[in-house]
Amino acid sequence: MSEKKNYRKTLNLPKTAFAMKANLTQREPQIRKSWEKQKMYDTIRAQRENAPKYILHDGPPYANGDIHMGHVINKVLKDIVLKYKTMLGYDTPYIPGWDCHGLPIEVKVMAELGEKALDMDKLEIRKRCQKYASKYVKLQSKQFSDLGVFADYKNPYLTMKPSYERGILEVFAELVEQGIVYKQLKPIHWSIGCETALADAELEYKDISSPSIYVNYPVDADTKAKMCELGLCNQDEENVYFMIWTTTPWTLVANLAVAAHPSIEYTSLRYDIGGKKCVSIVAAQRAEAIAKARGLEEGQYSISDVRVRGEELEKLRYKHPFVEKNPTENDAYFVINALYVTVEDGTGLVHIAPGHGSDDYMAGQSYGLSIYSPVVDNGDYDETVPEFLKGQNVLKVDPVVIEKLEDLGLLFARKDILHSYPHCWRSKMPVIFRATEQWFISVDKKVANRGKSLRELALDSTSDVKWIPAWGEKRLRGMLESRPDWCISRQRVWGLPIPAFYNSNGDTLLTAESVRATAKYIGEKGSNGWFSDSPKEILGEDFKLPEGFSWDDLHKEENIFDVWFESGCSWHSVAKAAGWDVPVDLYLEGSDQHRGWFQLSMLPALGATGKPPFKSVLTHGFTVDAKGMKQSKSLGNYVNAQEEIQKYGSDILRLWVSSVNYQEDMRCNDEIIGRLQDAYRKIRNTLRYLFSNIDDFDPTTQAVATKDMVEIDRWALSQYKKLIEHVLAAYEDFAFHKVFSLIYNFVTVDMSNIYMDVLKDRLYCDAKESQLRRSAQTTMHIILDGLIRLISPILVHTAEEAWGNLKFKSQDVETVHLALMPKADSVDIDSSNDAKWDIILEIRDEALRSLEALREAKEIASNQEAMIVVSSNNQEIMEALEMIGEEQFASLCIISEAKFEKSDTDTVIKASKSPHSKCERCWNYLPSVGSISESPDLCQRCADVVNCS
RNA sequence: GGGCUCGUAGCUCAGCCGGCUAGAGCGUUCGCCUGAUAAGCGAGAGGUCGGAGGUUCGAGUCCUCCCGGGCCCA
Repeated sequence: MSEKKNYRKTLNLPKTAFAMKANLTQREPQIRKSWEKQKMYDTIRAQRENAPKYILHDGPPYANGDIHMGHVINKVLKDIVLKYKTMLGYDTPYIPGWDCHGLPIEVKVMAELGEKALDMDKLEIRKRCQKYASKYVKLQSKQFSDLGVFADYKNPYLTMKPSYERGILEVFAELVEQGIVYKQLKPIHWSIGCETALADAELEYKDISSPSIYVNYPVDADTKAKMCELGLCNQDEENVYFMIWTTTPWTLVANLAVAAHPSIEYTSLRYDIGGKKCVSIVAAQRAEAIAKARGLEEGQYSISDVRVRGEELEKLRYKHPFVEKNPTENDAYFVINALYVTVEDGTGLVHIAPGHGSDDYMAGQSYGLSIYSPVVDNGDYDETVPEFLKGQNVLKVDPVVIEKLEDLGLLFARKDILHSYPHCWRSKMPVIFRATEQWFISVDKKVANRGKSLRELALDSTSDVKWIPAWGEKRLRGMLESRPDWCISRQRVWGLPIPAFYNSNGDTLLTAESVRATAKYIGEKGSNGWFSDSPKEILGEDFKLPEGFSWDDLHKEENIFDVWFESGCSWHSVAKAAGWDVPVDLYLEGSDQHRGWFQLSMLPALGATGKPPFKSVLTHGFTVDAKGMKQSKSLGNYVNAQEEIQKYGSDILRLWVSSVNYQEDMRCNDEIIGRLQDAYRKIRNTLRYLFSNIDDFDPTTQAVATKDMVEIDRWALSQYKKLIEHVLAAYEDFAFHKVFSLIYNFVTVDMSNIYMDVLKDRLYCDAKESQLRRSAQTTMHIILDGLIRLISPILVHTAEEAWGNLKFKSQDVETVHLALMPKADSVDIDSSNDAKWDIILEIRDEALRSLEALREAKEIASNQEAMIVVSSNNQEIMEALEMIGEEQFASLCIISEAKFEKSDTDTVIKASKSPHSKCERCWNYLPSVGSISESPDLCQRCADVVNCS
């Protein structure tokens, strides 16, 4: 046997500098460094200087801690949107923001200071807070930038910057002018641990055990007479009570009324306590359950047949169980009617303490009750309470109250119940309701120059906004319909002061003019000045004080703004200030911001401008663990974003973000993210293959016109054209997981499984300069150039690397992120042959199956050892096959030969081992092998190639 | 407890207005190739569409209830 010749070097084997191994953790930082060097954000902005703007206004994350998966999702989604819009030709400024004021930072700083804090004044503490916030702004900037997110990191917006603060006050001045800002005593959530009012967002609900007690309130003589008339008791019965139920015994001292539902039926429950015969009025539906609560057996109690509606009880009076004298200025201790009373639990008679409950407050308001709250900041009772309670702390006093009631013989029953109760997010202590003086923005008062309340304006305008997903509108409306007035004051130091002044009479100076004067001052000096300078310095000497105020008798408000009000003004402080059109195009945040930033930006904007601040609002969900459960550090199912980024690289994290449907919960753990490496490798290898086979190709001189192409190249272009259409549509819909799956499927199926595999013979074995090979290269070049651009908003680093490797680019731009997206109609191909190709690919599938059978039978190893005969009576099939011909069909199946035969039976595909010899160069088994005398081991094509070169 | 929302193969997703034996890719199993090689190709297995009722000739798709998540609130 003659020795086999090595024809390897006569082939056009792939060659490229685009490495197979991504090495993302090393390569990405280099790419980012070069972006930084070229000031890529500024460069892109400059290139789009005169282009129409697309404004995505950043919501400010809190300047505290490392970034987590929530940040990754949020920032990557934003970056995908902006990179995509940039590639449509828009100018896309992106000013990143941070929420810098507020309790978490203050608490952290105070903890770090420890005892030292006691000797420091507010200003010193504030400076520490500022330093703390700045540190995390810097850290998070770096971490966002490391994700490949382009932004104006050098000029971020910080809610603690004087210019930003001025903006807040400008909006506030507007709201003051519209008459919707007011100050009032009102029960609010109060943190005893932090001695401050808390926002709804600062509450955490936890299950705790509380005493649940049934208490008898004795009726007075007049009431008893009335109740005898109603048939609820008899004259000779001495112990007649209204029975209430509560889980907060400490609030009983502040009780001012008992509420009954006007249409619920009440009756009398009779029983003995230690031989004392008692009659308690309760809701009829609850009577039996109440008796059981004391453990009374059948026969130990009786329920009257008499039924009296709650409205009949209105104004009936009782005696407070242990408060001798009404401590308030207004009448108290009588039955009122309230619609929120239920018979789900309790007695159907509700203890009302207007200073310590939201419902209580509202019910009390309509009956002229005082707002009595005998509790000081640290949770101790004040001097107005009975002796046995004075100085006690409300969180510890429940047993004392219960014991007292027991002594008085007024405690009917007690047990402990487990219920969900609000806690302070910082101190973790239970929160109480307590009435204090607070500043509010009214949602129900008419905004002066608009004739409608903020609530009405907001509800009217939700339909002007595009909500993505659409249910966001319903959700927000629900919240708007039920939200109370916005309590905007906090008793803390790290924040923007509420710019009010008082004289010694307690009169308040807060006008649009005074706020604007303060805004001007703070815009120059920053809010620290509020704590150091005098009212005169702040308002300015020229400021005309209203009547009743004088410079000598003026002191400053100590409360600061709720941070939500600060961030809620960013549309003014940032967007307006930057000269952008407001409403801006897009707000994009987690769905928790329906209640937070979206709503709380809408309200100030509507009050000040009459319009919502955004045209569209896109929300995403949250990460959950592999089982769909909430992630938390304590449960051990927490995914550390920094670790993942360091392990896999940013492009993998970005690819993961793009792969999931962010509108729902996103399951996430290391394994799920790690799996994206496979997808990444497939995409990368596809790019590499394309690169490696066009290395010798110059499209400017060697391109083949579409009409002269091989049919399968036209098929590839047609698939590519559809890809562009679908991908761009998906980007336009913000459906990035569709972008991902479209591209991934195109890469794996159309490219890798079919096209690139089929092409090998042509690319490797045909003559280097042959039109057949150039046809393939023309196609590959077009697809490569476009594919890089289509994927670039997601794989920002890899696309940039690939773009840099592209010798002949469709566009002369310094970064792929400045290139324009490919356009489907620029691909010169029509889809007229698509239907035929569907048939051809079906036949191919069947052919491959029959080849698999041949391989299983050990008749062949490689498909090239085989040939196939397709016989059919189906004209459609035969026409499709004829379109590409036998030779191309063979190459499509990567077999040596194919034959088509018309028959009178159904389609039959017969695979068999080729009778011919193997060409040692292209490894096909062809009749021509052996027939060429000078190259007996080659086929005709290979002999021609080898001998001509 | 309330509002909004989700629940289709191991994973990530399709499945429009109800209509063939519920699809794709990945992963997995088995096999092939060794001229994309820490690559590539092929074939196979995998789902009582969260559960139970109901409407319908027909339901993953519509309705009711239940179970289990998530966000927000109480």
